Amino acid sequence: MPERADAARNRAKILAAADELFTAHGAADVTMEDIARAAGVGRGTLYRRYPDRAAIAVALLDEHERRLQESLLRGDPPLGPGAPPAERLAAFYAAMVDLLERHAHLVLGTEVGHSRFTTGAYGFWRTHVRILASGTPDPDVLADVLLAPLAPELYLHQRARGVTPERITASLRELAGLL
Amino acid sequence: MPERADAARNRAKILAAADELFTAHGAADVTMEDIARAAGVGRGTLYRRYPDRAAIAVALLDEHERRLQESLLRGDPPLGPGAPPAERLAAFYAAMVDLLERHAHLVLGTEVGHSRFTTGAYGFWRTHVRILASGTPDPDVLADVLLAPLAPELYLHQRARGVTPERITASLRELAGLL
DNA sequence: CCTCAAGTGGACACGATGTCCGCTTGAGGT
DNA sequence: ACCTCAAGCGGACATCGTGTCCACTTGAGG
Repeated sequence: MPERADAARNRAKILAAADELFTAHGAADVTMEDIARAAGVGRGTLYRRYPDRAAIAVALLDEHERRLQESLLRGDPPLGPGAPPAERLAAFYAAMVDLLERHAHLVLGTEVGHSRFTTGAYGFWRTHVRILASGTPDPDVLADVLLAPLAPELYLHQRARGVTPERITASLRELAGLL
Repeated sequence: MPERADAARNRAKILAAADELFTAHGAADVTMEDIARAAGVGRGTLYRRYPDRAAIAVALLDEHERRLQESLLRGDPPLGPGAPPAERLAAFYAAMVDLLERHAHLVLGTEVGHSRFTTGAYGFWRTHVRILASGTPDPDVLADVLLAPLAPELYLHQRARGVTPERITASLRELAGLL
């Protein structure tokens, strides 16, 4: 059965309000009640759909991640198939830095506990990198290692220290080149 | 002026109780009140010394970290000075995996927010790795990148997936060898 | 033994979480 | 157009953890 009209309307209001609040104050400082109030719905309505902040952040990230995933699977090289692994990895890193620069606060919002690793998106990134690293002794573990520098906490810390996205991308390209 | 006798006694009780609770239940599930009760002191006494869980975890980690730091500065090669950078990095990785295997729950306890990067210990590790990486274009940023795979959340996630410490160490050695 | 500052501990106020249940509303059937 | 009823709604509530505050206790030097 399809979603009821009022339910759909409320979901849109919730996501819009959450996006705004996350951007304005950072995900950690926004309470469920803030979101409910800003969206003009009750707490019960909010909890019905999203059990916690992480679920909302995941929903918001969904479309951006999907777009990048699409590019990785079917886009032009070097992001998409066709280029040598090291170049594809470098391109992936650059795209992820771009994503982090625009949405790190959201990614951070998904990180209640260690939930980042259980996200579908993380699984996708790992599968991708594991394939690129298939020439190494233990690609499965190396994939996690190669993804670690993209942790949003680290990214925000580096940015706060005054490191530019360009320098981060360059260092990651360096790393990819070693592969 | 020296610490009063009762104060010293209570600090020891607090650290012992916290260590036990962290090990038994994981740092995240232990409340300040749990610790106070287990230590047989009041909440006020606990807060007087340690403003939050992170401070307690840091205090508990202190001695282990100091020992490794000492080895890095003055120990025998390849951990200490004298060996080629790539080998020293590999040895450092191995030592850190060992530390994580024994105390990851504590390290995780220090991670209230993104506080890990502002710890004195993290600064030490970064300085160490930056020096080892001084042959590269941007050692300052690469140091953060090379330390990222040691994030305790990642380590615990890998272990939970059934990955052995040996495989993790091996992959990190691989990474160090590329340097 | 006396003094007083350091130390103690529990009561308190606050804020966030997640649940529960009576009310409202949309949509399909007649 | 109306009826019905389940899906959806929303706010009150109970619970829990945090951090502060202050009256009381205790240890150590004079």
